[in-house]
Amino acid sequence: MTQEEAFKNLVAHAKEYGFVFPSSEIYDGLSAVYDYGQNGVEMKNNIKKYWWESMVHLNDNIVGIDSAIFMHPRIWEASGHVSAFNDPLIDNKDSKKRYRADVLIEDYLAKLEEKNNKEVEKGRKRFGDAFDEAQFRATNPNVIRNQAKWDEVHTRMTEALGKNDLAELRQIIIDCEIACPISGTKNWTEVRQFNLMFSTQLGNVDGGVGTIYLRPETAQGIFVNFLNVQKTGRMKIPFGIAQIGKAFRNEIVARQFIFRMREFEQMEMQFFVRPGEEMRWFKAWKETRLSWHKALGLGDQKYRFHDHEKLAHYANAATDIEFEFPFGFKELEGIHSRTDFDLGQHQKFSGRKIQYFDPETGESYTPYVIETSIGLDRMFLAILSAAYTEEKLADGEERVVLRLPACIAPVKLAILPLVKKDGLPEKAREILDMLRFDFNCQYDEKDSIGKRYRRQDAIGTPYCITIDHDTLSDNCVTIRDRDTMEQERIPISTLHDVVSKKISMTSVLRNIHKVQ
RNA sequence: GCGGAAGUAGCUCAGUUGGUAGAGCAUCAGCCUUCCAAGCUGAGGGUCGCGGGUUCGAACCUCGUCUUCCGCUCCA
Repeated sequence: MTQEEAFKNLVAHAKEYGFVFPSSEIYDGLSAVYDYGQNGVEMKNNIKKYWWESMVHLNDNIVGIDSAIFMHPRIWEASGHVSAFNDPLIDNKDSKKRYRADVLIEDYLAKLEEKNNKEVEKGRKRFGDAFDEAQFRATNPNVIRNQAKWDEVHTRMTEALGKNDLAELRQIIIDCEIACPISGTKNWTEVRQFNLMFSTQLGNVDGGVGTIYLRPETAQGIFVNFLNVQKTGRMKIPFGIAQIGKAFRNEIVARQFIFRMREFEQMEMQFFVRPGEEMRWFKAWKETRLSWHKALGLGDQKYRFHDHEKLAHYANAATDIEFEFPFGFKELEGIHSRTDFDLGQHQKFSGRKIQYFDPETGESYTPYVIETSIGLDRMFLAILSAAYTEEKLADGEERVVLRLPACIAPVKLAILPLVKKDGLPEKAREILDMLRFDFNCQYDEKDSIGKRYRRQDAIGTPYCITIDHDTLSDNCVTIRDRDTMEQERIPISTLHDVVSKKISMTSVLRNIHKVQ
């Protein structure tokens, strides 16, 4: 089976067993938007819990927040998102290449300038020392014509960009007969504004028209609350602020199932440190985050670091933790050293002093930031794809099993009466009522026991409990292990403790946080 | 976004030159009572992705559109 087929099977399985559904399916769907189903939401909540416990509850100096998706529009000016992601784009239909319309026009203007410079050079050679460049430029007909054209186009472009007039930008390209550098043709598409951020309207913000954006990252909600949290939480540097929440990016191409979506969920922690100490913390967090991933037991060889060579405008170091998805190694988590860029920008744009007084050094400074940012949906896909197994059993039968980490599995326990008579269902329900307060349980009495085991395998339920005729007399049940398919007979009285131990998230967390 | 391919029941797919929409699995009800799926009986479930056009008649031909997959492109 090819990787491609395996991935298709995984996607089909995710839908068939209630993990992930295409959004708005009965209306033909909505491109690259997905809903989490009855099992998906349980699993996603468990992943969040695993992260939150590890980040917030097991670190003295990290606290959480939950900031709003709507934020003041100037935040995105300060962060650089408005200027960095607002480009008019145009495609050449023959070469299939995409360009920024304003860059194409600027290149054209540069060519005009170059032409004139060549004329000037010719003139200089001709007239020698007597050459007066200003005079030459003012009188040479070629130069005058080019300069006039330059002025005209430049003015049109500046106006068009100012008014966001996309049709005019295209018209300039047509009028100037600008050709694609690759295909050499002038077969252009319309100009489209491509803004990474989704905008909407909110009353009247800042005396303006009230255009606000859906946040393209959750990080800014942390930065703008830096002072609030630091002061009310009496936080001392180094300390971190963590947040889980939705973010939105209008990606040109959103694909690969839930790997790249336009609406997605991030789990981010911004760690504030003394300037100059950021590299030490950057390295420390790289290691901490990698062990957090590995502790789930999906296979250490599935992870690797990928250091960035080209850095974003705010970073002085950056790395990705990549995971081997069915379609190759791809970014799962980003760890960035964001310097004091964000806090500094917000200080500048808000006019508020965003400084930390360090009692140890007696100095005030803008803290540096180490960011750890993980895509929750990607984490979900990573776990699901690593867990999905099609295996052949000894008797030649096939089974599909999700070998999910027990603490992540949506259903922890299936409670199954061997037959649905002779008082077994009643006994099973009694056990269900005892355990359901602590574990997400599923009760099933339909079909043969083997069939029910397979159903639970397909959604990754780590343990099944079977109530048989002997149970009524000896008060014991069999507990069946999803991965080994082995069974063990244990007293009902010990059930709670045994299950609790087997599915515990605590034991996984203890491996990472050895001190506790 | 461009190019290619695809879309028929929850899933996997048949469906002849255009002539009343099918199977297996799954689901539900009943029977059977079994510790690793596929025993028996019955039932429900489809405007053939959606919308035009051609035709006496369209799942099939045609145009458009939406969605998905693949390749390119994009991805602070």
